[in-house]
Amino acid sequence: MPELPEVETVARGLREVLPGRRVVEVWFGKTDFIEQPEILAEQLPRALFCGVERRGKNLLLALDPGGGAESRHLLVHLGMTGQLTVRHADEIAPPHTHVVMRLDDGRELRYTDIRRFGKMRLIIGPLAESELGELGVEPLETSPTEFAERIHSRRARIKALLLDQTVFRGLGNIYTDESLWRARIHPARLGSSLRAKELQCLHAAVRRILQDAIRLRGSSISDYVDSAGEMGEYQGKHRAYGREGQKCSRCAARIRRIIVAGRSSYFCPRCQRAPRSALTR
DNA sequence: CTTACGGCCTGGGTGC
DNA sequence: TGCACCCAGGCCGTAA
Repeated sequence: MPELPEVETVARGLREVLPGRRVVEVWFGKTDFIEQPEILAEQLPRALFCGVERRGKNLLLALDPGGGAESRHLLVHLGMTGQLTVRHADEIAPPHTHVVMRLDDGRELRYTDIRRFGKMRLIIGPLAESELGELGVEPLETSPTEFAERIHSRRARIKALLLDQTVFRGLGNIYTDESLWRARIHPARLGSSLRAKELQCLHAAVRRILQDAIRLRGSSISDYVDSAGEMGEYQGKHRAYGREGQKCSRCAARIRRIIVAGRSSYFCPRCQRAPRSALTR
């Protein structure tokens, strides 16, 4: 499941190989996850890649506008099972590969997505702030003060707030659970109930977890691979996510799984004390 | 306005 | 062998 560290890893990998490469030919499989695929079919052939950006879990592949033309960006959201890889054209493409852009160096930029929960769209013209919908702040770029304000002003549960892309952008189920475990905060706590010290601790935990995960090139649970097709290594470092019934590495209590904000949430019942509201229901 | 929740999209894995 | 069912993350509609 590509979250911020996985998407960042893909972005860095693509940044190494895409700029300067021209698209020679484009092939489409299923296109129901693409907004206006005819625009991609028209604009991508002959396009020249000139940059790669990440915004939250979104990838933006910048295309060279050429002489005075409007800028173009290929927006890609990997959803749950999306993969964006650059491979030599003579390597057979895996099943569920739905977009193939042949490049001028004999390689291919491929989009593979088993579930097709991903999204792809060509943005023509300058990137307006509203273009990707309302997005929150980058969790690695926010100050402790801003981080605390965005949580403390809300009565929703902390798990829901961390997952909410309009509050912070890029966090998903894995890294919210890992961050909450590290900060010893129960996922059902309300944002407004967190003390200043807890917010400070959570901010530091989020930063540390994301930085470590980026360093290890993300978590490969089922489908995630980077732009070279390689798995990440952070899945071996998980302390809470996916560890139901296993011993907490801090206190040896059994990790539990409950549903919070409609999502599986893994936590240590001893290190992360439940709020009263969660105990009484 | 905020929050909670259910349903939908798809297909691999699991259990009967 | 087959098949119903669960689940994943984001998004949207609805209700309180």
